[in-house]
Amino acid sequence: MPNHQVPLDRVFHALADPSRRAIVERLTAGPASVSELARPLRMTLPAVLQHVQVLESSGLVVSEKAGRVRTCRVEPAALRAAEVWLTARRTAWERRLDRLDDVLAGATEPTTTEEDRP
Amino acid sequence: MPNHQVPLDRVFHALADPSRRAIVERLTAGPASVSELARPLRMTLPAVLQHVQVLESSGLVVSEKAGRVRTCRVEPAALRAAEVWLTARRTAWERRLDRLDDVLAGATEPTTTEEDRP
DNA sequence: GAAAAAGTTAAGCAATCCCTTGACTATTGG
DNA sequence: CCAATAGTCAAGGGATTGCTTAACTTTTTC
Repeated sequence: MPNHQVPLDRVFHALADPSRRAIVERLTAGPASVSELARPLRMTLPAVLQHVQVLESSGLVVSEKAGRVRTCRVEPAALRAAEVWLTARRTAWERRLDRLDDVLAGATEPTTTEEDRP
Repeated sequence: MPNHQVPLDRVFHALADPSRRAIVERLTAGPASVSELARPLRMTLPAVLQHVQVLESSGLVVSEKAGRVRTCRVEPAALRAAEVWLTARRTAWERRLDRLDDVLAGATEPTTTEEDRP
């Protein structure tokens, strides 16, 4: 069982805040400066900067400064890492349901049970 | 405008904790009692119960008590809600890149690339 | 019916989160 | 130059988290 859990904590934590999700949504439409990100966000600039830093530390966003303006853009790899985890859970759940259906359909003949209970 | 953004906060927050993700992973393999969930988790039972409550409040998990044992199972709808949000962001980003490619490819001859600019 | 098993409740505590204010640094435009 | 713009740093405060211990209830089992 591969454990790429290191960044997942930060990615999900970053996405748990509505302001940060709003920032990500805005950035999927194209890069933006910190002030542009701040404008619709009813909070001070340092607060927005902190959100951007959380997003950067999660890998969801990268930014670079040119002159006096910092331009942020979304980094879809982290987005996809979270997506992959969710899809894996959902498909595992669906596969289990399928197996359950099989068992119920062929309930007359139980196959080798896979439960591990010593 | 659909307003299912209310639970997204809770869903992502719930998934931001590795113990809770471990619980979800275990539950995708089938229902389990609180004690079963607690066994691999190196923390006390009340702590696990609190995690289960967080997962329930996010809609990711449902549980019911029969006798003295509470049986938990995963509720894939919430899982899918998070998946949907992530997929929407990623595809929005990809579509934007495609448009950008078009613009760059047809840079010599501005064809009908601009749709929304009167 | 006493004791074990499974869970629940309450309180408390250290760490972290989200946001603010205030001061401060660069960069740019006139 | 000088002042507006864009961002940054530092400190702090109130709320929330993630755990713990201790006491308790409700089943089940012997």
